[in-house]
Amino acid sequence: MKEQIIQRVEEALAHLRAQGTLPAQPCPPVQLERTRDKSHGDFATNIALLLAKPAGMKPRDVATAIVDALPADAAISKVEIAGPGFINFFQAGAFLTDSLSAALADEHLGVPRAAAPQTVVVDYSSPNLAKEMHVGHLRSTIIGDAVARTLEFLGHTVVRQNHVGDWGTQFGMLLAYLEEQQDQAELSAELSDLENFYRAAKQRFDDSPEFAERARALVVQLQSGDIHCLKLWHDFNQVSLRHCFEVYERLGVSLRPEDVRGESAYNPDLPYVVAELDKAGLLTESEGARCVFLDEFKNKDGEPLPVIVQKADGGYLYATSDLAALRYRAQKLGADRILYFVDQRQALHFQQVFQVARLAGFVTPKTDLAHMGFGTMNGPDGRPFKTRTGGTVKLVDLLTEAEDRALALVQGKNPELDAEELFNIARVVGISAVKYADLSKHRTSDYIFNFDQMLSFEGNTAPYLLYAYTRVASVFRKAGIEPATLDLSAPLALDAEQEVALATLLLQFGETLQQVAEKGVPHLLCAYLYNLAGAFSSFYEHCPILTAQQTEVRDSRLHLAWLTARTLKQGLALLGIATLERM
RNA sequence: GCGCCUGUAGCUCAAUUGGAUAGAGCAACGGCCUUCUAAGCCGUCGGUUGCAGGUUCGAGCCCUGCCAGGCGUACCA
Repeated sequence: MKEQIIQRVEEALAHLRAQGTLPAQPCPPVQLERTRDKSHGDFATNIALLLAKPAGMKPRDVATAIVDALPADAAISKVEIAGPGFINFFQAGAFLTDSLSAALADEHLGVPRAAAPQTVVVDYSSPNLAKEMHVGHLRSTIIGDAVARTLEFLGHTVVRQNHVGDWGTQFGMLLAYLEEQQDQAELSAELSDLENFYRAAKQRFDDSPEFAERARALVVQLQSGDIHCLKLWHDFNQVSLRHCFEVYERLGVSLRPEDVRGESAYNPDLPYVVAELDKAGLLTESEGARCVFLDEFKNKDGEPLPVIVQKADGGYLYATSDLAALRYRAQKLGADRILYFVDQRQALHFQQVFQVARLAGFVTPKTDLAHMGFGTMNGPDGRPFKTRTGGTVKLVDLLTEAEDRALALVQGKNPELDAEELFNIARVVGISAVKYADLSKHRTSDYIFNFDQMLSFEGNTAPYLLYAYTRVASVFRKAGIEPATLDLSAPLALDAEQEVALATLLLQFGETLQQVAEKGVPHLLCAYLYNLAGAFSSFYEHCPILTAQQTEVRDSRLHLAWLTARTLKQGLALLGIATLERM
């Protein structure tokens, strides 16, 4: 619809240019927006305001000229000029009902697939395997997952990359400790809680010089490919990854083992990366380290800031492995676009790495590289989320608390449910509340984590959306109607304002997903679903479905309800959130 | 020091990237259940968008200068 109106306006502009009413120079692209206020129609463009000055005309005169030159279109019922010179478009009722029927009959809910599908590499989650996943990993994991799912739904090829931290000096310490533990039973018990294991290893490292020495030796052995070391390292990582996948499983995150490609995978590439930088003439030696200096970045003394790719002792850094990863993703994975869902604090790092990768030719000039940074999750005091004693909060503990709180709430509201269903509902409500609370905030801003708020049934929360979905499910259950048996070709009748509002919103699913995919901001999808659920609740209160007088009205409303349910379910699925038939 | 980000209702968050009267939820107050789940709906109240200038038809958004906070800034990731 949007494209169609833009097309018509372009035609009018071309006509006016040919006529000499408007100057022949190219004009800015026509922007068409959904209006916030229904009295301004369904769509509005400000093009007349933009063209007034170059044309030497009053904005409203330009608008009038455009409207007069506008070709007829059955989808547009009315065009008005308003305010300083906005052109408002009202869509025809028939267009609305036709589009709805098309969406109803479409598995894909009327959402068009990308005309030019891309291969998009999405780098997300990427925990450090030396420790257990903590709350700091939540945002990357679920935001990245939601965007990956959305891109896939829109027809792109998504390659997930879980760039886990499985390499580095802290592994020497862990392996030394692993090696020391003779008692297998005790070992597996300790490994079941990686956080304790890490702490214990760190303790040994700090207390015993011999242990520290052994740890450092193991790092060297590991890097030189010692078999014994590699086995210890591999075993440790397997245990740690198992922890990660338990969390992914609970969270409903779509990452699979084959998506894991950790830092160590790029180890063999690192010397070549440095060699290629050298060949490209980008390398400078400074204070013993090999660096790339970029003019646009300065350090604290106003001197050029280096991107260090090889330390004075010969070791490599995370910039090096990120460069290797970029090269691999662009060249081996054939990425058109690479998205990094990594903490906002690494913004400078990514700017540098992207710049170096371009200069070195690791990626093509048109490879779209984007750091999708995000803010921090804070506690009630506005400071980074910590336990009462100041420690980091393990992700599993957070999820367990969410489920426990959800269980208490659901039990209170609906005590007659049997235990199995009760637990299932509590699980879905608890997990989705945590995920949704995060996803519904703008990616780049910090936010305050609050259990009571996210588990509330009021406002922009997961429980509210889940409840809206169960209301639709309940209608069909009550009526004994199997949605699959609905005659989707039956005509729709939209009379009540709540019906029109709901229908209009239902048709905006695709454009919402488009924006989520472009900007990597799932909160727009959340806002959309919240509006949709609200529009449905309003419709539900004001427009009786099953008890409607005429069968045409009843059928029409059932269709609206059915498309609402499917859209809610699909939208939540793209956020990685399951739905419930009852709660 | 330099760079990046943030500052919106008492609280938690939005605002279609420069559009029309800055919107939701919570909290407060008031209505609506013999009728599809009231875990809901409808309404009232609440604002000098940190401050001061500027740009233009039009600024929460862009520019300049302040104020307050956060983060980053050479061998950790």
